[in-house]
Amino acid sequence: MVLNEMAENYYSGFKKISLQFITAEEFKQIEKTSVHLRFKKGETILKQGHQPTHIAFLQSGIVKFNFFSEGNGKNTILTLVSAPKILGGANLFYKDNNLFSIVAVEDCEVFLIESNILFELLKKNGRFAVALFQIASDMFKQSILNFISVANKQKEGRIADVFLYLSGEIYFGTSFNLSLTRKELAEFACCSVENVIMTLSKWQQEEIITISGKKVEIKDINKLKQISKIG
Amino acid sequence: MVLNEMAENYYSGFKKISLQFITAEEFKQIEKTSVHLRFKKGETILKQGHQPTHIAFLQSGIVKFNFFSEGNGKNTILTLVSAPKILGGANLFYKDNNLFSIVAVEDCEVFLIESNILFELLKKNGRFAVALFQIASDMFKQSILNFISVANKQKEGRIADVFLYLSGEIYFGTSFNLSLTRKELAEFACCSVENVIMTLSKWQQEEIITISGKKVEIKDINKLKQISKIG
DNA sequence: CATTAAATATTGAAAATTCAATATTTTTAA
DNA sequence: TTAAAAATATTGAATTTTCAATATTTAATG
Repeated sequence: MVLNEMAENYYSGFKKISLQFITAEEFKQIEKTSVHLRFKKGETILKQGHQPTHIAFLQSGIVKFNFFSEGNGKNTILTLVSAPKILGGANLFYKDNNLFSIVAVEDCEVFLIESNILFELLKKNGRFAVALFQIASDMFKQSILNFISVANKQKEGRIADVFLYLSGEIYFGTSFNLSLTRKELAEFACCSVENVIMTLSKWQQEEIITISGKKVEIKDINKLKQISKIG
Repeated sequence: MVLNEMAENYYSGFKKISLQFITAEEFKQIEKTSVHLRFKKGETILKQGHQPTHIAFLQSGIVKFNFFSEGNGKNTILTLVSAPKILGGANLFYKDNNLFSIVAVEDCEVFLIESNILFELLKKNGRFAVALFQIASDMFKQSILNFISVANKQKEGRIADVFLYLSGEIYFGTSFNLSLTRKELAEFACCSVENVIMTLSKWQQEEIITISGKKVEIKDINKLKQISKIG
């Protein structure tokens, strides 16, 4: 099966990275205590507020980093991540409870690795630790860049940034099947659903994008970049 | 001198942490290649876009993590940090250029440690690496919490969050000499200067705070917390 | 396959925020 | 010490954004 082959590749990507730093014996230790799980669209992989007992390695699929605010019941999407990637942000760094949830926005394959097993290996092997932290920190970088976008730009620039991110970092192309709802796009761009819908309608009229249902095609990416720049 | 004594304590704090993981010999190696510098209010310690050649350890003073946007010339303050703390966020994790600048908002004493020396030690010593990464990741957490505040709350809630943070994490009390200008408060709360000024005037009338020049006293911190909660 | 729920879409009013203009006070630098 | 610059403060108009109401389309569920 194609999917399993891909999963194998992704997994071997993680294995490959790991084996540069730890022994095959040590990697087997990780494998032995890891669980291979599938999550359906919408399911929560790691939950905000829970104890960080596991580190997740995303083999296939797309996930969102979702923060839920008790105060007003609103969600904020900090960033999106597509496989293959180690999902360390929420708990690789902190001893505290998970800052946010990690939720599948498409069907996902995930390896859940026991934190304490991995941490013991990291403590024994500084090179492995440094490498893994550097990989994981990429997601922080993305969250911060999204913060900057939200802080400095108004809705149209922010939505442009979301679509540029989707095109460049998630779907790797200008045509894709959007796995986010308009509500989720709004939670990512930090604006109302109406803003997203109106902006997309406007862009369609201006022939910047074509969008029908979930099918998106970015027709004029330079114009999107310009909108992002203006803010 | 009192200042030097304090600096000595802060420094020995870092030394103390380090010596739990590395040898005295190895720490001497850090010391040997480190520079002890003083920065005046407003001076840049590490600059956005530069190569991350040094890791900074803040011995005394307060710094801001400042992001400058080319597009519109605006600054955003990601978070504030007070001594003693390792300022790893900008470059402890990334090989890339510094994501943001670190700027003194009060006179500071800083140890600049050569990245490659420290990294060699981290690679040799996984326990040290894990410990240092966990300490440094605190600043990411704060940036993300600030993001959440900006994304979900409106100006009054955000400004309340800024003052709660200043009181709880920077000045450790309800009376303090504010080292930020109104413009900087606005850059931290991601709103206009007018919003900050009007909100502070309003709070003064409502006897939530007393503010004259730089002298701030929070009279009713519970009300501030309530404003923060409402958003 | 029918019913319900959820998602998408549009509109105008209401609210929040920024912008522009201007004045006063404080700080900085010559 | 004084002139210039920066910071603080206030106000109303203009703009942006959200909220509320409502309709249509699509997806989910028994």
